[in-house]
Parts: sequence; C-alpha cells; structure tokens
Amino acid sequence: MRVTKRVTIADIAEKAGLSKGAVSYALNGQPGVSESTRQRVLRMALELGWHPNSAAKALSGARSGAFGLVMARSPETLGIEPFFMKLISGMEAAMAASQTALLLQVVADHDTEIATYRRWWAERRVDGVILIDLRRDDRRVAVLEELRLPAIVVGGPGHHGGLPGVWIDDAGVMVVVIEYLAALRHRRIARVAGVAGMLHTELRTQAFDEVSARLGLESTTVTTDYTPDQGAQVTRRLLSSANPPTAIVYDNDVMAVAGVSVAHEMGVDVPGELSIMAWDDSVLCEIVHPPLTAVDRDITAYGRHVAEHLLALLDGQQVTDFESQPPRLVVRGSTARPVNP
Amino acid sequence: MRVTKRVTIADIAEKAGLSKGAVSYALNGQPGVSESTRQRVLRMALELGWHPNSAAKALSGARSGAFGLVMARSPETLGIEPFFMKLISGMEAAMAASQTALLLQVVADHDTEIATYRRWWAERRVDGVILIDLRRDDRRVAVLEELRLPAIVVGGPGHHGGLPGVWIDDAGVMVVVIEYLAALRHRRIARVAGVAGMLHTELRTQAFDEVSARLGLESTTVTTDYTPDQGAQVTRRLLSSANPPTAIVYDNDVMAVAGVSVAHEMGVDVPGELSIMAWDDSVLCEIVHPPLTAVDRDITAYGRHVAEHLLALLDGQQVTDFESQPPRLVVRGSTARPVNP
DNA sequence: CTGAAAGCGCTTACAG
DNA sequence: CTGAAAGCGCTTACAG
Repeated sequence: MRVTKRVTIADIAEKAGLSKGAVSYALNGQPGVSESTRQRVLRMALELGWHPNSAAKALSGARSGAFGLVMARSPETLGIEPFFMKLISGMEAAMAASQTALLLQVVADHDTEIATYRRWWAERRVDGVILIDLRRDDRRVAVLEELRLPAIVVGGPGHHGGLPGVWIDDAGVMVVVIEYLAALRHRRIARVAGVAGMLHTELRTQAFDEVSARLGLESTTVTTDYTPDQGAQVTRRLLSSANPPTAIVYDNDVMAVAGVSVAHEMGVDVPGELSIMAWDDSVLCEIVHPPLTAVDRDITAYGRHVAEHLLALLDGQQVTDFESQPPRLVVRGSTARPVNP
Repeated sequence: MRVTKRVTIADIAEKAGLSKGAVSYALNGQPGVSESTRQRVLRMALELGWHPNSAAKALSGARSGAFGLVMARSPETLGIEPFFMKLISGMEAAMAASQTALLLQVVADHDTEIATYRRWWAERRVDGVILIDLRRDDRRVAVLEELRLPAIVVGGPGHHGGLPGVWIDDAGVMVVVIEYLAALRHRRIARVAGVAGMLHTELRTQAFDEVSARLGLESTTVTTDYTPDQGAQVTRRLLSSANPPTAIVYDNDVMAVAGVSVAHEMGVDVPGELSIMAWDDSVLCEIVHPPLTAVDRDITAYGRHVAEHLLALLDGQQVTDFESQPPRLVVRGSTARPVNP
C-alpha cells in the first residue's frame, strides 16, 4: 500500500457520501451514526490508510496525544543508570495502546525544567507530564499544580503535594537488606548513597539509620553523584579507616562494581572481609566477580504503572497514590558472614 | 508571573491594536510590519507569556516542531549502553535552540518501527526522523524515502540510499587498534562483536579482518547480543580453546568488563596473559581493575551533528553525508605485551 | 506597511 | 440518525 498523499476525513466523507461530521462521529465511536455506517467508515479509513492529523485533533480541543518527560541531569550521569531507559520502555508499553507519544527533553537544571513545563503548557504540547527525581520541597510540584498540568510523580511516598505519586517501597527493602546483613553478623555497615537531596536517597538513608540504630549497628552514609568514580573514591576512604566496615551497600550497580574493584586493588577479600550489595540489580551485577547480591526492582512494571495512572488521570478517573511492586533481595556471591566481624 | 490562561495572538492583537495577521508577521520576523511595531509586539508577547500553540502552528502548514526517534530494541538491551542516552542528550543540545522537541518511541521490531513512521507521517507528528541501528539492505530506508519524510541516518558510510548519513569512522580506528596490539606482539586476536547484521558491526568486522590479514594475525570474530552475559560466555569459550587469543577486543564496555571477570575466574592474568580492549570508553572502563584500554567516541558531539543536519535539511539546505569526529584510542592498564605471545 | 479573509483538518453543538 | 456550520489558533496570499 503506497501512500504518498495524506488522507483526511474529507476524503473519507466524499467516498462514503457522508458529511465530515458524520465521519468524525463514526471514527470516534460517538453516537450519531448507525452501526452499519460506522463499520463502513472504519473500513474505508483503514483502506485509505487514514490517521488523524494530530495537530488538527489537538487544535479542535482534543488531546495532543503526548506525554512529556524532562530529565534534569548532566549528560555524564544520564547514561550511567539503565533505570530511565527501563522506565521509559515500560511507559511506552502502556502508552502504545492509546496511541500516546512520549516527548523527551534533557535539560541542565530545574529552572530550565520548569520553563519547559510552562512552554509545553502554553504550546499545548503535552496532555500530561511525568515528574522524576523528586526532592523534598520540590519547586516543580507547585508549578505543575499552578498550571493544572496533569502529572504523575515517580517517587514518594509523600512530598508531591496534590499530585498523585507512583512509588516503590525502598525503605521496606532497606530493612530487609540490613537485617539480613546483621544476621550474617555484620556490625559495621556503610552505605554509599546517590545524590543528596533526592527524596529516594533520603528515604533510603532514613530507613538505613533507623534499622541500624534498632539493631545497634555502627552505620555511616556517604552521598555521591552516582558515578563509579566517586563510588571508588568513597570505597577507598571507607576501607582505609581505622575500623573499616565489613559490608557496604551501594545505591547503584556501577558504584558497587567500582567498590569490588577497589577491594581487589587493596587486597581486601570479597566477601570474606567485605560484603558488597548493589541497589538495582542488572546484568552487570551478574557478571562481575564475585557476582553481586542486589536489590531487584521491576522498573519496566514501574514505568507501566506510571503511564497507566497518567492515562487514567486524563480519563477523568480518580487517581490516588499507588505502590508499585516491592523490590526483592537477590543473594549472590558478594555477601557472606565476615571472617573478622 | 502567574499564567493560568493561555494567551493567543488574538490577545496580543487586541492589546496592540493590530490585526492577528500583523501580529503573526511581527512574531515570525516576516516583512509586512515596521520595525517599531515588531519590537512592540515582541515585547508584549514576552510580557503576556505567549507561546505559539503548537497544534495551530502545525495545522496551518508550518512545522510540527518535533523530531522522531524510534528505538527497536528489547527492554533488556536498551539500558545496557549509555550510547543512546548520550546521543539523545547531544541532539537536544542542538534542538533546544530551535525549540524542537524529541518524540521517542520504543518498539519491538522493524515492522512496528515502520508502522510508526507511517503513522507519524500521516498524523504530521514529526518534521523528520533519526534512523539508528542501520543494517545492510535496511527496509526502513526505502519507507522513509517513499514517504519523503526528512531523515538523517546515524551510521554508515553507505547503505542508506538517498538519505544523508552522519557517521563515525569505526573502521579507521579499528586499524589503529589492531596495529597497536600487533606492535605489542599479539599474534592471536579475537573480537567479541555486537549484533550481527548491524552495519557498524559489519564495518568493524571487515576492517578487523582486513588489517589482521595484512599483518598476518590469527583473528576470529564472534557476534553477540551486547549483553555482558553473552560477553562472558564467549570469553569463556575463547579462553578454553587450544590456542587462546592473547588479546580480545569487545564491542562495548559491559562485555569487556564481563571479559575481565571471566579472566579472573579462570586465573588468566590481565594484561600479562590476556589484553582486553573495549569499544566506547565509559566511566565503567576507568574503574574496573585493571582499568580498560578503550576506544573513545564523542557521542554527545555525534548527536549534536545529527540534529544539526536534520535541522539544516528541513531548512531546505543541501545536506550531504558528514563524518563526525574520529574516535581515539585511550590506553590504560588492560593492554600490554603478552608474556607468552 | 496594514487589515480582512480563507484555510489547515479536525470536533462538536445545533438544526433538521 | 444526518448535514451544515462554527470554531480551535495559527499562517499566508490578497487587497488596500
């Protein structure tokens, strides 16, 4: 089927001997046409290779048919984590069904991100947005509320104002992780965290502190920018201290791998002298030596839930906060009872 | 500046005491209004927080203001390589200046990708597209030509029909890499390649074969799906052969890291018994032990060039194939003269 | 240099 | 159940 000229409803109307209005009703499942007419119109549309002109559709009051996602990250740290690609691919799975496109913008900071939201709103570019990398007292939330731009926040629980959030229980699995390490007789546990100020970083730290205190562990948290470089440097410092930890929990896989490298470099045996754990399991965790014990989150499902909730929101449904599937602990060779606790 | 109602050119026209047409001319830098009027209109538009309604603009014949990018990859392999995130962030740098958005779609295969192009074309969703993961005799090229959808191909040189390509000279740097390894006295070199059928994989393999033949080396290439899992398996097989290679060149960083792990696991010293090289340098290459010698490509610049060329194409300029900056070899601790060549 | 008007391709009240 | 018409917010010939 060679299509070289765009087909409009006028073409269909002419061919069907109907008015454009009738064709529109038929195509959109609106009342106003008989079932037989509707079927005839739908068949013709398919034959002619008709697709609605998205601009015309959007201009006449319907949706733009697009969601927006702004990533305020530096190009350096963007590629590091597979998280976003998985999230996006999960979202698209849900969006494909409703013919919704994803508009992606990479910016440097929150100011530009907010300017993007204002522009998208004024341009009527998107029907809704996905907010990621939530912080405490996040300015972006108020802007989206002010614009009444439908939005779903990836993260929480809490700190996203009146916007519905879809979240994963990181705090809960942190308790599981630390209790497991404590059961292995670890008494000094360090946490190499992600970016300070991000809500998910803080929620994990808080849970880490609480469970450590409850179990009477010596615990310390260091924040980083997620790069393996900082992961390596922090690990070197931790292992050089007078009383080095016997277990380190990293906030992503590449830092954990960096940690393993530093242990090798310093002659520290993993897991004999040092247990290592990574957040967000990945193929990388499976192939390093030893393979890493990790927290596994179903990020594709997470993305799917996010998109589904935004679609429901646009559908006028009542949307409340939603907890995506809880993470699980995958135990591999990088964690063990310490030789010298 | 609280903006809660969208401003249109009618608002500006009324406030300025002009017709909508005059306002449009003023805003778009068209002749037909005096310079002083233009300035006044521009000032008002800024004050009122006006942005053109993208649907109206697109519908009245102008551009949609969006580029499309389809990624036909499985969710599993999507997150593995930082390549695409870097490419996208480079593209956006160039697109931001011209207020162009990026439409991203993740699909399973070329059929769905082609259907997406046809739909985008019919919907007038995008002004042009970026074609990635080029193959020999790529069906997608003919479809884009048929639709006359402006497109830039990421890859080549060659095999992209009449569409302009932006490429990086992988073959050239492959020669540099192998000559370097040969100069170190390596005689048996293996290559763990990416997906068979991708043009860049084949061009690298071809260059690898040619230079190996010229230098009289024993060379072998194995293709993979880019996952560290396959990287590890292939490495295990190579190192188990009767005459194992003394150097292995990997097509991405995660497979190279997997290779290092397998070497450790099998007690093979890197770089004493085995030299390891990765394509596409990354933070990961820097932090493993030993740090990896790697081919470094400026992917952000690559993305910027791609977007610039698509913008030029839409601008009606004559656009020809373009070679982005050549890669360079970054030598680190994973390559050395072999102990037993 | 400026204004009035048609048109892009849809949707949606409003009559019949 | 169907048709004629207005309108979404722009752009762009066409008169003046």
